[in-house]
Amino acid sequence: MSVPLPAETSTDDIGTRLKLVRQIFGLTQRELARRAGVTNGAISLIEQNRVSPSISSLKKILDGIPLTLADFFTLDFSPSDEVFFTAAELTEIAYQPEMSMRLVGRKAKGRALGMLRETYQPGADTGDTMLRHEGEECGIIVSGSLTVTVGVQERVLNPGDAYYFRSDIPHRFRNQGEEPCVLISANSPPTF
Amino acid sequence: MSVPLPAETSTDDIGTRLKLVRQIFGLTQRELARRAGVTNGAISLIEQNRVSPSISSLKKILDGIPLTLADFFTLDFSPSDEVFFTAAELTEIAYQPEMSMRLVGRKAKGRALGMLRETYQPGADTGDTMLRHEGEECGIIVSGSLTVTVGVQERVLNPGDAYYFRSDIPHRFRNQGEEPCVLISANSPPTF
DNA sequence: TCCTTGCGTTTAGTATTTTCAACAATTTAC
DNA sequence: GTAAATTGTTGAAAATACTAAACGCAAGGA
Repeated sequence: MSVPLPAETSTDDIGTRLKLVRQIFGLTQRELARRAGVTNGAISLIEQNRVSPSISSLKKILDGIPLTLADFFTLDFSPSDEVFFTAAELTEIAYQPEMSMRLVGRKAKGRALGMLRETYQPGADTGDTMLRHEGEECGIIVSGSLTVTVGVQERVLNPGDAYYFRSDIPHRFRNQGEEPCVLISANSPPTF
Repeated sequence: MSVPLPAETSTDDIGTRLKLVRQIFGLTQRELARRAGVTNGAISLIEQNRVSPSISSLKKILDGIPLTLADFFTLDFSPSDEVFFTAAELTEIAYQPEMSMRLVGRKAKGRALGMLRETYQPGADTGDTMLRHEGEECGIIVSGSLTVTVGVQERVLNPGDAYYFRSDIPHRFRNQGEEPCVLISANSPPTF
């Protein structure tokens, strides 16, 4: 993984936009072509902006992701700056000598979150068919380290580090370290 | 005017969707073609769903309206049932013997509106280059009658009748009666 | 090293869309 | 009423998009 950070895509740069979306969902041109029922060559040409696809083709392709035309033109796929936070970037919201509440991402912007304590043994992996579901998702590493992939971004998170992202962006968790990893995670709407 | 009520358009019925949008903005195929720099034949074929336009063509066409691709696929152009209300359909929210407050459209759904008293002399007309601006707009007829056109819909409103619509849908007011028309109107965000 | 596999790209041919021009139907003007 | 103008539609030619197959390249595995 570890794709270079993509720039913002304008509405009329369909090629870059499609490529970005495809990469975010972890698909190759051939795999997407297979799902969509078009040829990989067509996708290649579109992504290079050497042709302007017909609506019917574009729709077929997006159906393979899947993504609606409206979402394709509406959504902002540029990675948010606020996906990752270092331990130092967490907001202390209630400090007492025996306890500390540190909030991920400045302020809880009216989000209703359920919270979990998870343990990943060394080698544990949610798999490379990346997870994807409704809602938002948030977590903080307690001990050990965890490799987290969110769309095109990937980071190894260490104790105190955290993540926050929309769950409909494909994501994956792996413990590539040698000790168990404990993290506190939260999701919305609460699924557990 | 007085176009038959169009049905809801699905995302993949591009033809009907384009036709509806074009009619809402009061353009002929030829006029839109001229603005967009395509031929009228192309628009005709697209509207009949006999071809699936390329993104570049569709974008050129929408630029002639103008409308973004995102808006085209996102916006719900089907006329809301809640555009027009008869006097009897207004919601009485605070009745006292000496005063009555009647609300247009069930409930104020968190909308911030500015309000005006307008008078249209007989023959007055906001013109057929239809008005279009951000925000929402609302009004109620006090005396006289007023012909109001909103997108594809047109109605002659009499005292007590009212309207409520999004201001980015083209609209027009005309007094085709023989006495002055007084109405109370409101808009958001307040522009006066 | 060699072979295999999988990636994005390219090319030539086919399929589709778009233009251009003419058409029929309706409206506007005289 | 007729003529002129305007509307949406259509057919053949030109332009463009899509397919199928091959290419070059890089990464693993014997």
